[in-house]
Amino acid sequence: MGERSVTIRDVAAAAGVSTATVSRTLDPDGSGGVSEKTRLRVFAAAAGIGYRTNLAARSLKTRSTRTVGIVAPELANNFFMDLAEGIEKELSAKGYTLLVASSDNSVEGEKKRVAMLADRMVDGIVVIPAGSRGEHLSSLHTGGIPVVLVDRLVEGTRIDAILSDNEAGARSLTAKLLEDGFRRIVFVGGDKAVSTARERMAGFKAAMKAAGIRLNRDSFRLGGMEVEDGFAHMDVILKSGRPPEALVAVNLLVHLGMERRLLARFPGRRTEGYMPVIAAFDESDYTPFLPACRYTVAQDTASMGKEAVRRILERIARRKKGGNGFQEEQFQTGNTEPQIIRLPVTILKHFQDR
Amino acid sequence: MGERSVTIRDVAAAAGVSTATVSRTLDPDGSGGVSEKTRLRVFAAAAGIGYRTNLAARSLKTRSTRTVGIVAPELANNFFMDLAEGIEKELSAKGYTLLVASSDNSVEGEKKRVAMLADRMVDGIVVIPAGSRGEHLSSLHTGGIPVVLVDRLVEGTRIDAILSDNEAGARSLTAKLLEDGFRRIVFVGGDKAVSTARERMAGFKAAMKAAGIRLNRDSFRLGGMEVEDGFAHMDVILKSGRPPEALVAVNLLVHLGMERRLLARFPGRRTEGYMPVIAAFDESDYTPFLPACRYTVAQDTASMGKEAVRRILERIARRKKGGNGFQEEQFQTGNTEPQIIRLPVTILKHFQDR
DNA sequence: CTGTTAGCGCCTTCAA
DNA sequence: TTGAAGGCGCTAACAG
Repeated sequence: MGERSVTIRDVAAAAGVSTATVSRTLDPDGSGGVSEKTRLRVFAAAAGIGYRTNLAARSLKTRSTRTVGIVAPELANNFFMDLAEGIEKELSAKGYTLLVASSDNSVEGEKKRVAMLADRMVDGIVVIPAGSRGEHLSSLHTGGIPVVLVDRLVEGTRIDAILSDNEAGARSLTAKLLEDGFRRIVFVGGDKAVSTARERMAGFKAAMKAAGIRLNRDSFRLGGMEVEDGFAHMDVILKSGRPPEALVAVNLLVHLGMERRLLARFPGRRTEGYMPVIAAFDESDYTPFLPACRYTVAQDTASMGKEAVRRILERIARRKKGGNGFQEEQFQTGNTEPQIIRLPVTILKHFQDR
Repeated sequence: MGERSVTIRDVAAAAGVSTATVSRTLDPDGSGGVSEKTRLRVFAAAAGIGYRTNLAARSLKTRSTRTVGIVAPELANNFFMDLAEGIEKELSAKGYTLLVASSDNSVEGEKKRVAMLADRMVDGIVVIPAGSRGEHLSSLHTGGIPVVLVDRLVEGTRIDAILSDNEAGARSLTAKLLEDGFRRIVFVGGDKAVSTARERMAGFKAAMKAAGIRLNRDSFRLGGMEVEDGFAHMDVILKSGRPPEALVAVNLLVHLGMERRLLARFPGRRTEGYMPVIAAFDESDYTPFLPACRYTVAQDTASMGKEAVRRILERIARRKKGGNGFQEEQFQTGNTEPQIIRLPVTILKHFQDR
């Protein structure tokens, strides 16, 4: 029905060679074993008749797609999409393409997306975990398709991960506030179930202790990683008797929520009255405009992406070469410590004069 | 090599039916023609042995993937990803999945991405055009795979498009400024090659004329749609003898650049001195914090996404049903006006008191 | 309602 | 270095 598509047979005919030769010539892995002369003939013929490889047919045969998937908690999030963009650039430089999917911030969604990607036979999956558990990832990984975690760790898995050095970041961030003379500093937001939150909290504690400051329950307003959480926390802080001088926000969203609550006090944008100083994780194009923001931790998304791609491609290659690589992979996965890479972060100062 | 996968044959064997029956049972289009009893048997068998459809094989046969692709100029852009997110939700509700690709802001990249999606046999493509020309889109569209444009129009195509009512938006936006008593208003940014820019400019003109205000060359600072462009334009404005009272920014990025330039005047965030009022296209989580921003035009990304999905799915369905739908499609594409949908926008007021 | 069968387009031994 | 041929797993006639 309709127009028949141009196949490898047509190319073979046009070039006066066999389909096998055409296949070898067009092999993306460049298997070689084709004379230069025929190569050229085949390419010319293919171009001449407008041949396009049928990827479905190729995948059916090879069980691979030269594709890696990424599942992010949400698409409309600059940090995640920065990452995705970096990854896609690296990948396409290596002849791979990226499939982007959203887990919609739920482990359930993550499961579904990951399954969908697996069904599509992606060669590997980069996951920015939505939750704190990840059995569904482990099973994939040991079951054959390489997985690498980015940004967050996950309980109960032994999977490679590329992370920021959250603890050191939080330590430096807090240290800056201390240098500036602030003492009553409160850490805001963060679920204990989330590795980044735990690590950042630990960094905060370490810095405070190093400065000889006693921490108590009031030093933390834990719970939540979303905008609303930051808003709610700031609300409580504003209503408390003796508000802190400075605050450390666990991430971009909580930070935004806090600033939003601060802004909500005013009909206009006047900012008289209590105005704390905020030091926050995550830099964006807009943090310079947030009135309370004095310091941010900028994560190196470009390097994270690069590293993630390196790792996943490595695994994919190993898998391919391994021939019957299954047992071998099992072995490796069983005995190798998962590689966890920590990337350094940068503290940025945002000028402000309140 | 390695473990053999579970196929439809295994399911057939386990359920004691033929592969054809299994295939029919599992048909996502629910072709029917299977008794309830066998249905259940097949499902049970499939689940029992952990069967997963091999999508590559299915696609090879059906030439369809239940997938639609979207190509956006960039991933790290809230407006585009808002759209993508909405589209993906609609789509997955209909049993389709979304493939996200980035054209990296170039027509060249757009061509490549679109070709890649076509090679992957996506059933349809949603394009947020990167440039002003789109022959590569037309050829796809008439060649068989449905395309729908979102956000922007493109020259030399007859393709359905879902757009915001840019002209009306710009008119209302400008009218607000006029109501507030501003007279010396300048329109900033916008390439004449880009449909949104042209339409917004037209709306601005219309509103100004309606208010009896004479426009001259100084009423526009055209050129560019990026952050740097906004920055540069604002730079010139600041250095000009008699700066305007209010500005209309053509989009989010130009707006951001303008605010950035304004901010750059100060070591801290003090904002004394000249401070224009800005009315800008595009609302985001952060616009409330931009100091010069008084009004924004919020586009209805949710509806745009919904509409885009409706349209593309419609086309896909028509194509399928059409049997030998090729000529018919040709006919339609040739004779039908492309459907252009304009969605209403909302003007938001951001309080500020400068 | 169900089964038989012939490919979809490609890759990959195996032999030449 | 090249060619011939047998599937990869699934669907869609066509029979029954």
